[in-house]
Amino acid sequence: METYGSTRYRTRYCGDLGVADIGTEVKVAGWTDVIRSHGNLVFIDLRDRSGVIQLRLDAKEAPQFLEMADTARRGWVLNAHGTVIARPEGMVNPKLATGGVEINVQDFVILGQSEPYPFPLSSAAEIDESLRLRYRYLDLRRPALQQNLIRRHHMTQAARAFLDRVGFIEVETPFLIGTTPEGARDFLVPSRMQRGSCYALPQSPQLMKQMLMVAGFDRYYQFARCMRDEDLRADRQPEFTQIDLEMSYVGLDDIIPIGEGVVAEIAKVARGIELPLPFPRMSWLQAMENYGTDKPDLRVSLAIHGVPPEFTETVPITKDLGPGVSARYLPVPAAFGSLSRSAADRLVENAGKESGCKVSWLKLTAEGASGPLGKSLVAPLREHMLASLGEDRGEAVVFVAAGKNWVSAAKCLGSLRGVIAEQCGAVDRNALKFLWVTEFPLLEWDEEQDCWVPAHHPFTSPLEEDLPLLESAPARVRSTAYDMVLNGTELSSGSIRIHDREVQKRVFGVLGIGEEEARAKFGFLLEALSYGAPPHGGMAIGYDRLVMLLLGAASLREVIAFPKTSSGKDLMFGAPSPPNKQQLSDLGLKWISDAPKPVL
RNA sequence: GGGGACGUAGUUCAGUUUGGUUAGAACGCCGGCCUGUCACGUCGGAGGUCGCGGGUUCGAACCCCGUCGUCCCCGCCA
Repeated sequence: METYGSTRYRTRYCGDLGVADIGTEVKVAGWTDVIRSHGNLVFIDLRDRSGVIQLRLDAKEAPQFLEMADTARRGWVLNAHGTVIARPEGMVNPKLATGGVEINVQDFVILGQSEPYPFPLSSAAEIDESLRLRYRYLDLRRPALQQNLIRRHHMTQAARAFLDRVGFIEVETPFLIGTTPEGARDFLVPSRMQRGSCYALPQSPQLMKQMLMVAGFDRYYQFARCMRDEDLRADRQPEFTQIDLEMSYVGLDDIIPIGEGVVAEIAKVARGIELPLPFPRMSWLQAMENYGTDKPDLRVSLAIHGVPPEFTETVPITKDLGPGVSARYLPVPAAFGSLSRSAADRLVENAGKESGCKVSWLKLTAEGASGPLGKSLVAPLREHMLASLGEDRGEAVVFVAAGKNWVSAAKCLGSLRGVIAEQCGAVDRNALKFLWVTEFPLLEWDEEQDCWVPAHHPFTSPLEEDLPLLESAPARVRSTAYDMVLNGTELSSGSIRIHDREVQKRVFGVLGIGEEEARAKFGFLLEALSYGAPPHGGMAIGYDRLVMLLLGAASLREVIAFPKTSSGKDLMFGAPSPPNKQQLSDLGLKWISDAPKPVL
């Protein structure tokens, strides 16, 4: 290794030293890990971000430092100067990268002392997360977390290098923007200079990147921070990072390889693997029909099938569901793990409760059928089910769901599919199954608000061939939206955008956004589209999530330096906190909540 | 907004089912000894508002009510 990192305190990093360095004089600096004192011979494990090296302090050779070494404690900051020597015969530690050598210390200085750690940094023991978050700087000193962030850095560099190579320009966009009526709740920032008005933090740079396309940047990307004021999960933080990108003069087949390329470069660095390209593609319809979700986990081979319409009424659970009733079934071969009667009953009960569908099951063998639905199973349907199972069916359990429409039945079995795979241990934790889901519906019917809402966002272009249906049959209009899915997680979504002012107006129309409202909310967009907008499209890749999945982390908090708790608090900085009186009066705000009072 | 789990030395936990003497263990911490350790060893020591508040009881870590915190899930997140 070069002398990178060489400073007045250090010539080398601890973890980089090896047998090649024997005989050289080095200076290292870092934190003490374990100190093992034998009275007249002291060993100190010194750690920096690169790893650990053993310091050796011998009473015979450097008696003046022995006393100092004796006062040192774990976590203190040391600066040591000495010679790299080979360890004696039989004293090599194969568990340590630097285990063949040690530094015979000739000189050493205590640069800083430390309180005893509030929790062990070395141990693999699981420490209460609130404690870790409160002392995040110590938590981040632990090798596991530090490696996560270092690997994330390399992944980021790989993505940047790739995007640069294929002509993307990195542009930063503002945090203080106006609120746009998108899906999530906005974080608001009250303005001092414009009293009574607020900025909103971006939920994504969506409109800004479209403006950059109108401006002619042609290919833009950014590691964009996004903020959404919604409830959190293990894979959801209030602020997160997207690899946001947008391209001009493109169709789907121009964008998708870029998305695949970025992810492949990142995976190469993260795991040293070559992802097989291109990723498989599947229409939304296929995904829903076969997997009961728009983000199927292809690590699991189970697929959902439709009960042919002519047999639907022979399945007892379809009764009383009215017109449009649809039944679907999920065959689970015995090879997948044998399910007991009670286990099947339990699965069915939960699935029914959550979905509002009628669910039941039967056991299917080459000879016959048993279980709750076994008796009523008509022969042709039985043949149909057996055919869908393939050869190694064994004692297959078949779950059947009936819903008011095929989508609800499919969704019900889709979640059941996930639960069963999990329970049977049929999910290969190391596998990476990417795919694209395309041709999403453009619109969804919102029961609560009694109106059409965009399935993706209101700037998503409909598929050209479905454009004539926009006003007459909105439900049937497919969009150019596409999602990248990894192991059942939505990693990215994107679309070709509307670049035609008239089409945009029509979509707003179907969404119930009148001319005036459109002008008020998106005036600048419509205006921009009237100045020669190129056909454009792009995507945003959920970067924290991608890093988490590629590194095998259990939570986003393991790949983010300073994450928040599930209730949105930062336990180290103590944010959020009540504003003080001066801040409120500057902003022209009055505190009406009776919750935490403003600081005086 | 709803459901679930957890909360006891600095840390990780046991003890709570069935209320009963002085709340234990391991690691860590402090002090002594030790020239080949690397989970060092060894001898000794300190360390507790059982999350908080209230209730039941002769008596509460343990039972009840409330509350706070962390985590997971549903709703929500285009």
